[in-house]
Amino acid sequence: MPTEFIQLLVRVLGADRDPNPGQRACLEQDLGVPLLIVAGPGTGKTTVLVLRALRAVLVDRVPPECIMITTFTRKAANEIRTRLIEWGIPLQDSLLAPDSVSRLAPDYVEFLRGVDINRFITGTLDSICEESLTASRLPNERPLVVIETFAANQLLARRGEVFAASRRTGQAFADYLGRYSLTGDPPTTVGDMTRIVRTIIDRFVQDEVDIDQYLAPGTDLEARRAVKQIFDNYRNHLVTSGQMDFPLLEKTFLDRVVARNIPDRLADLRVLLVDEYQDTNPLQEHIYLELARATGASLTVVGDDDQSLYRFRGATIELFRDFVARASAFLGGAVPRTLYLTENYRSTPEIIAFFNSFAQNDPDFLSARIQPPKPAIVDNLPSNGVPVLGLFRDDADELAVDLADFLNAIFRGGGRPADTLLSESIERGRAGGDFGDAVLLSSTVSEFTRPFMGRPARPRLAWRLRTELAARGVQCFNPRGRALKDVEQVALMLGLVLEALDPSTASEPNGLLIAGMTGITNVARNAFREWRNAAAQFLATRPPPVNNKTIADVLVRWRNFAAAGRGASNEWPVLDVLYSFMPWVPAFQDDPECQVYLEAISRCAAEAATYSAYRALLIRHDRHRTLSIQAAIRDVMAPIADDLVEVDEEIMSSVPRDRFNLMTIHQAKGLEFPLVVVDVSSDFKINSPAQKFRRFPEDPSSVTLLEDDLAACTPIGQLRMARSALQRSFEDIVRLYYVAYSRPQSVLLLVGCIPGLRYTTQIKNVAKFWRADSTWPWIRPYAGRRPPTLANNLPFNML
DNA sequence: GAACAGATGGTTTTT
DNA sequence: CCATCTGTTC
Repeated sequence: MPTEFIQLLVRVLGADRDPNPGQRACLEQDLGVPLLIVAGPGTGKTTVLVLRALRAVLVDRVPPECIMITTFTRKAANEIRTRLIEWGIPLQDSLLAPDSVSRLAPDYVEFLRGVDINRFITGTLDSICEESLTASRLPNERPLVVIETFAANQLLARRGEVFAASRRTGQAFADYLGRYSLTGDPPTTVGDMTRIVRTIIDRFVQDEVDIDQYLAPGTDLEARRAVKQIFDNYRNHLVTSGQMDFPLLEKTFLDRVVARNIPDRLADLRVLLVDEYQDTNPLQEHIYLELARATGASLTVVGDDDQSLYRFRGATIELFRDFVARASAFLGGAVPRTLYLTENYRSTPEIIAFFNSFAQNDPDFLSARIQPPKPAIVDNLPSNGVPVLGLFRDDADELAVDLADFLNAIFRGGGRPADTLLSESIERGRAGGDFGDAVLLSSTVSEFTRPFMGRPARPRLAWRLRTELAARGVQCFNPRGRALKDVEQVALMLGLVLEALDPSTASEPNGLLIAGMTGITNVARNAFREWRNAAAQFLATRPPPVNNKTIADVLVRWRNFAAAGRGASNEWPVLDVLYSFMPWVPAFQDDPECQVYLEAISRCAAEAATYSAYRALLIRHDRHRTLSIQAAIRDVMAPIADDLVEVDEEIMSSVPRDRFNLMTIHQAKGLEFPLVVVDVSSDFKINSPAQKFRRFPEDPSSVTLLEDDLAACTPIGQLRMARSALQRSFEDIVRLYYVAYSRPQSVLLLVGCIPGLRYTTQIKNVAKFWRADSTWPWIRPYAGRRPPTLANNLPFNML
């Protein structure tokens, strides 16, 4: 039967879907045995997962609604859903075609006719937990509300009573938290304390920490008790108010499965397929194994230990590495089978050789990989004559200019001609090749450094590149590059809203109502002032009327409402104020980045509608008008001004093809692009200790320290201790750049600053193949008395 | 090779 | 603001 399935694939979906021997083995493997597929980058692991799901339907006669496929990001989940339908429907149609039906068993035909390909259960684990818990809610139960990160942190600070805890426990509390802060310094503000408490209590849940043991050691006992108290306060508030954060959502789901009170949708689960298993944390592993045990579902997991990037969310490679033993111990029954996928169909041989050598570069990294190491990735595509490239300049300014020229030549000019470096030219794809085929990957997408000691924020490569490309008529897409509050159009829009509801006066430049409010941070007040300035400057240009209305008319209308309660309606959603100014800020309708910003502002207002006193409404009634405006400022405007609201660029189903994309390496996981630019050192001009953690850590990261300190009170803990916290900090950087280097299909370009390439440089950098023992294979012995200027063993060609 | 003056840069990732 | 880097000079 599996053989016929594979023949069917090729016949219906074409030779492209003809699986190679490795993929074939994964598809043929019986569902009765748990399966671990170890699959390197570009080897078609998602394809195999989707086809294995379809095999379960078409060969094993499992209805799609009994098959669950989870993955790690919503983007990847959409991809899986699309492929299931794109391939599943033609396969079903082909089997049900008249000439085929006559050759099939009648009961099989009947089964096939009942199959609805749309009913596979797919999504991220969180989305499936949320949907299935919601769907199985009893009529007398409250609706389930999953809260956003920023709302959750506000609740943690207030309901967890972080301030009270810090008062009670004093310096011991701050010192304990300081161990897990970025700087190692004790936090001073409630906000900073809350952020650190958040990482600790999330780990309680994700690592299934035994709280009694957490409180057992003699050291930091007082501080640990305080953390536990905050955790209890916060948890109780969430539970009594019917709200959940992400960890609680998963925990609640697990508890139901453990109690064998499985949500209806999943009660008849027969096949469970998990993508990106290397990023699973102990809680999630528990969910998958418990679900498989409870339902008897067939379990298949796919992953690549070298691409595990989410340690900070509790992910730990040991769960993947030891899957066979762990699943076997938990489930009993047949011992899981391990299969490998090593044939890469994504990248050119040059690129594959590069990332293979990167993975094998540091002998110390070997013991972080699964043993025996999986076979090296094998290339299958022909060379395109383009070696791995490097573009390094003295500073980010120069780099931005030359990189913009390089990209512009390819996507707007005649391409980069062949020369001594390139045996073939680099050109955009013949059919519709555009900037959307390229991406800049870096560890952060932030376009500015943080302002420091009164010094303004400095632009990074991303901002300089945005400017240089704009000068060449090309726009970027990087909505997360700046804080929402700092974006020009957002500042203008929100400034207009403030001026409409709470106009600045000579005596109160930040508005009369705001002046009378407490609980607004200075950061927020400053932002409000900036926004008002942006609005004032815009108004001073006397924008032309739109549809016979002037912007001043709109402003006056709202001011009349705010001051005197004049207006057509008894209540207005605060967003209506914003929408009334839209005609004068057309970017909010046309520009994809601004659409993302608008969604974030709207989402903030929607959140406020659930908890704010006036539910983000402006009330005309005299007794409530001022209070409702102040509530809107406090609960909608202030969170944006405090930079607590995160943008969600995934609301854009597709970014326009003429935009140049900037992404973090984390975001690029699972994606591929024809041309990938990896920023390896645009921020690193000197060996500054402040940035060592991003390139060559000398101290363990706060995440690995927390792993160490919880090792004794979590079942997974001891397994992690096989490697030191510092070793684990290193391997995280190796994996990060391994993911970056394995994204491109045709061209990989490394960019950075020259100082880190000098023969005698002190700027060690794991991305540039430095090993943990401080040796650097990019330098070779030299002849003569003086060392060469640049490293003399570069694995790429310099542009 | 030491000692000094002037330049340099500033803390990430997220369902 | 301060630790560290880079270049110059003896």
